[in-house]
Amino acid sequence: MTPNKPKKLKREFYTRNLLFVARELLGKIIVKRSGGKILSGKIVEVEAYHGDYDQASHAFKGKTKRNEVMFNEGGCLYVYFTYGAHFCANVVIGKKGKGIAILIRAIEPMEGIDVMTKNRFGRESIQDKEKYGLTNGPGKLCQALGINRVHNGTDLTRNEIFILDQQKLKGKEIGVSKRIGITRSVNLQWRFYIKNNPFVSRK
DNA sequence: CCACGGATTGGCT
DNA sequence: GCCAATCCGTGGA
Repeated sequence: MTPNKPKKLKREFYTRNLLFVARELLGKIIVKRSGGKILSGKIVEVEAYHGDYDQASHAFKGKTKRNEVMFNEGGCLYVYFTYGAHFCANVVIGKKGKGIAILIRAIEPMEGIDVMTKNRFGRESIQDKEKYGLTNGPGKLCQALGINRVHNGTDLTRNEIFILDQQKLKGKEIGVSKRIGITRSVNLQWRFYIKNNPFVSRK
């Protein structure tokens, strides 16, 4: 029996409970079409952000020009610019108007590693010690995939950027911790990662 | 109008 | 491990 070809995740995947979806995104494959080429990688680390009681969320203070995409129906991409240098990509979750999203913090490169290398380091070749630095952080993976402000609001049920379904991971394969780099609501254990994967940004 | 600071990164001590 | 770089959205005067 041949395995089924992986299918693109549909709207219904994204409109469910935040923390269920955050765990289920681990191991799934994010794909971006770049010209004629396919860039893809396995999602290995995410963080959940809620709109209502989570003070670390961009949506906590309500809708603004910057965060308005977070209030869309689940299944689109929220891309923001930070520290004057980096883009970060989030998957919008839940029903329209909620302001809920999941930050993709790290991926393991699969297809198009040559293009990702060029995007990250400006050259074709890569040294062994640079291998994990390709996509082991939220700003790094956006640079590798060529995700920037023009992709803010991209519908993930279409064909430019999407996520392929994969088998759900077992609970014991998933690590849980506090979120990284925030100063409010610091105690929520809303970071999820694949244990022992070398592309995870931190222990 | 202006000051503040951030869901980061990379380079230097 | 520490810290500067660098943009710009946001909020207060």
